[in-house]
Amino acid sequence: MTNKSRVTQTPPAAVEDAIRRLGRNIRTARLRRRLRIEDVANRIGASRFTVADVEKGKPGASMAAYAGALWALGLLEGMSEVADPDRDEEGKTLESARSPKSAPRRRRLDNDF
Amino acid sequence: MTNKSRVTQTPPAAVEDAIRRLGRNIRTARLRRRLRIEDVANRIGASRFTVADVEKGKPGASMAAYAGALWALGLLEGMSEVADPDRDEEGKTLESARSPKSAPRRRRLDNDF
DNA sequence: TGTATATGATAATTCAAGTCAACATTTATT
DNA sequence: AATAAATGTTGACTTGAATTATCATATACA
Repeated sequence: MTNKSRVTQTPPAAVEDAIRRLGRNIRTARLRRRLRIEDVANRIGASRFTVADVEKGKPGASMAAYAGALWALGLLEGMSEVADPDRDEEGKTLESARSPKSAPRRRRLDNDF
Repeated sequence: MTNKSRVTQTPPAAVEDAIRRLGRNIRTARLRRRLRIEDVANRIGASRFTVADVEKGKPGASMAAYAGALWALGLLEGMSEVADPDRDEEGKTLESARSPKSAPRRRRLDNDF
């Protein structure tokens, strides 16, 4: 009922920090390339306000806005490596030689959350 | 007037692909960890539908939803490296030994876009 | 195979993401 | 210092993101 998730409203500090850092990085990359906020906005078909929100690290802004900004700056490749299964050592260790399409059934009361 | 940006509605193919790949990676990481969509959702304070959208690579979903999912899986660090100024060789080359806070002024007609 | 579980799909609802416009402020350059 | 450009700020408006609820389907495991 209470619309808008907790993640967007008040994200965990680590999440908030990570997004802000990404925004700053995008801003730095844009300035280095001597582009205006409006230039980036035009390239991806968004308003300058949205791109400004991205650079501010607004958690609620769409993934497309962030990815679009990265794309406009030629920095999209880096995103594909995030959570790359090949580099997810933790996950590889946990995996037990199969590729299930759904999580295993939990018996009631062993839900750890 | 025409609400919702073009990036979210019909993103460039590269952007769409990158987001979809990220979603798949998140899904893979979750399954490896034997977690349900709902587990991830609970941890970040979102509905299971939102997390499902993230795994589907929905461009319009919030950055917080994506980052939150990564965080819940212990994969957030990778995001901080995206567009890392230290690794942005292209940008470092372009930069000319100063740190401007706004893009340079453009005389009319040299707008290349 | 049976069955409980996980996930997908749909519809209705709510609120903020994204937009535009207008003005204020900061910044770069002459 | 002057000034024109880049960015910030505010407010109003519209649409879709995210929600709940319910039903359907797919999947894992005894």
